[in-house]
Amino acid sequence: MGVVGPGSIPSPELLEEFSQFFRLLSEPARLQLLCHLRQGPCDVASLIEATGFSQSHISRQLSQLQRAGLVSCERDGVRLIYRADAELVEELCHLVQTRMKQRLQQQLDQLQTA
Amino acid sequence: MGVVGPGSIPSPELLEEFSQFFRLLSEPARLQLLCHLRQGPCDVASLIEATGFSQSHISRQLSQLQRAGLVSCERDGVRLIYRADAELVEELCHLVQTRMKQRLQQQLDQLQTA
DNA sequence: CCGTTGTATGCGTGTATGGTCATAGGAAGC
DNA sequence: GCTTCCTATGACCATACACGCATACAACGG
Repeated sequence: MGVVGPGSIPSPELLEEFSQFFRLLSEPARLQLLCHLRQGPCDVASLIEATGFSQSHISRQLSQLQRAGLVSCERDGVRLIYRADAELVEELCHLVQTRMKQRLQQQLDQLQTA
Repeated sequence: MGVVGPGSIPSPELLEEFSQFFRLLSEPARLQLLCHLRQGPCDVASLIEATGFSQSHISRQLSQLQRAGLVSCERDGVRLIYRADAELVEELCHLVQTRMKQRLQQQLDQLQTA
């Protein structure tokens, strides 16, 4: 197990890519947008109304998510309809949530033991 | 389309917690520390030497990771031995890596088609 | 074409935080 | 006790970036 060579440490470039990806998810606004889009394709106006953010802000966040391949969009006349591409995000959140539950349960157990 | 109730959108508090967790992983330095610790328990001096960061910086990052339950430490005489608790992080990185490969492959395919 | 509507972007600001230096806290050995 | 080693923390600066305002750009309808 732990006797692994130093080669198993990712290169700085890979670390950078991972961290950039996680950074995308480190902003509540972006997670919120992803959650809304998860429920189905949605136009920008609805996202603005749902989140209360300014149009410019929404636009920027969506373009970041798009560059990362987490959302995509298509035109419907004048409007842009965005769609979440990633069940990946759900898996990630599910993992984190499971982890959080575990930790809270552990803390509960410790309190009850003490 | 996504005829799902609005109830499936996480509460702001939960979104905040998720984002805080991802934020921890959004810093190459912290990911690097986690990767080193993944190879086995390690004292602080080794981490300093391996990463080149200052002692105070290492200390702060480790305490953040510890508060989140991603690492833990025990004393060995004067020194502190840190250990990574999380196979979770590996799963997360594995998911992200898989995703990145998929995207790169897609882009390759598109280039070859065109 | 020209106005209208919807989206992207340049700019400014405030805040959060990565990173360092200096220093304080704390455990082991004399 | 004092000293020495290791770690944590307060003060500080630089930078990144979230967020809004104003505006420029793109696409449709008259």
